[in-house]
Amino acid sequence: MQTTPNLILRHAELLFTQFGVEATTLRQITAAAGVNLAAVNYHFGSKEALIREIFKRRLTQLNQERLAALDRLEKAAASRPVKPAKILDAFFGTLLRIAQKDKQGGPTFLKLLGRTHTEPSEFIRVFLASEYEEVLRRYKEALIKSLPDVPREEILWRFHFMLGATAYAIAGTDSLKLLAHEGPKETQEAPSRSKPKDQESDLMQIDRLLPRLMNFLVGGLRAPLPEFNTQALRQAQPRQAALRISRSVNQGRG
Amino acid sequence: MQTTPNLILRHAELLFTQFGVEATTLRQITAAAGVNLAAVNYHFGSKEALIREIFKRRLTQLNQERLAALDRLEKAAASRPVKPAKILDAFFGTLLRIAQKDKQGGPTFLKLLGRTHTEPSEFIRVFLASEYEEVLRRYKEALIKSLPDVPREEILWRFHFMLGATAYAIAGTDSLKLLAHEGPKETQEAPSRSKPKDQESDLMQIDRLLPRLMNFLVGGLRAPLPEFNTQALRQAQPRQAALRISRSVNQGRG
DNA sequence: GTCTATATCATGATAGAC
DNA sequence: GTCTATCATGATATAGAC
Repeated sequence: MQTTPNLILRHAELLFTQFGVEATTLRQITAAAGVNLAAVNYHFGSKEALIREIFKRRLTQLNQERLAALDRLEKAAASRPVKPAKILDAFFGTLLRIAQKDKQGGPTFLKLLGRTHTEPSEFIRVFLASEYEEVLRRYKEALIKSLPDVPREEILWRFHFMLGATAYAIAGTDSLKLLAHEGPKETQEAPSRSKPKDQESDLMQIDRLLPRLMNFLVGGLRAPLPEFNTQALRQAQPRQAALRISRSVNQGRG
Repeated sequence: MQTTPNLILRHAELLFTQFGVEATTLRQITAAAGVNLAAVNYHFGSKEALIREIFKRRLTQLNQERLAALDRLEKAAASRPVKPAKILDAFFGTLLRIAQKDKQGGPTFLKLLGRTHTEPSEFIRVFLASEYEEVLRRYKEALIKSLPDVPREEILWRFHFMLGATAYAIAGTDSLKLLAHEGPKETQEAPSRSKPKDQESDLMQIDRLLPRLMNFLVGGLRAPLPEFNTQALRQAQPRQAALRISRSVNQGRG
């Protein structure tokens, strides 16, 4: 459908990703979409409302699929706790798979979303907070159940780290490019083996990104706990607890 | 020193962190610093130049300390490879320790830096790229030497993920707060045990952040490799290589 | 070096003809 | 619904008195 609101939504998303929400002007958007300058205010009311609309469309779908995936896992596990790796796949895998499926603008929004997680703008932050509240609560609870011997605070931190690694993995391709370059102008190692049409396709192969990311995240989630946890537990209940923790964290679910 | 340029630098850094670089105006900065509106352009030339100056000050110091730390590690190890965990501590630990030491604005800049890594603004990105080029190259090489059996591409990706987890851990405190909340208005678990003066002090205890982050990062770096790596190697050289890889990744350096 | 005053321009939003 | 024209505002930057 090439209706005006849709044209605006599509091109706004693209420009927001490219230049940032603050820096993108209504004039840029309407020019790119080939519609009149007044159209944004007519159809959406304001720039803010347009922004909200863009995120709402994608996020409600994404988070509903996440909730559905978690429901399926919990149903399949009956009352037993779900494996951490499955929980992570339901949360982060759903994100990447949706972006991959919807070729039209999927990866674009993925990048925008990654950036927006560190957006300082007030209204965006309260909006995202409300949009994420339920999913985060449900997944947090699932992880806590899944790792009963890991202190709750540590789980929250690691969830936080995982969100960061994912957001940045998607948004900040700069550092990856920087890392990949041998140095300025060095041309060793067969410069053009694959088609250089899409600059990022070499590195950002999205079907390989997911397994790469998942292994990293699971490794981080199950890493040994920092010492102050085991120390605190040791003095509370003499020494058995600490062992249980490092086992459950290093080797699997509870 | 309360000189005008310093007043500007300090308050600009603060406001950039709070509202973002794009959204912060020269009027806000000069008003907060108690200097004249024209002072920024007089002392720095333009808003862009002011931004560059702020990042330059902090980043060159940070990255020089990082290089020095790596030099020390490599000298101490003679020609043997350095342990991955030590490399990570030299890179990410130096960042957090600098921020912690410099009470005056250290944590502020830390947050700003975390956000800036996903900044879409063109001139900031090319500036950051040049500023990081040497450190990233040196640390990349160190990690490659440190994990000789891990494919180079995987190391780059994991370095990328680690950068993300760290940047976000610092910048995006929102999701952490969201995760920490039990739900709206629930007040279980002794609401005010420590002084609530600094809203974030409870969660963002920076001395605990470092061990938490380090364990997570090391866990992620040493996680088992995704399957397509071992498969590729298996068909190239029959099966010994795959075992070597998962050992070196799961248990330690090469 | 610091100030006031202002130039110049781009922004988001709106009013009103079609 | 779509257009042109325009408004009010706030941005960066500068000129020139002190």
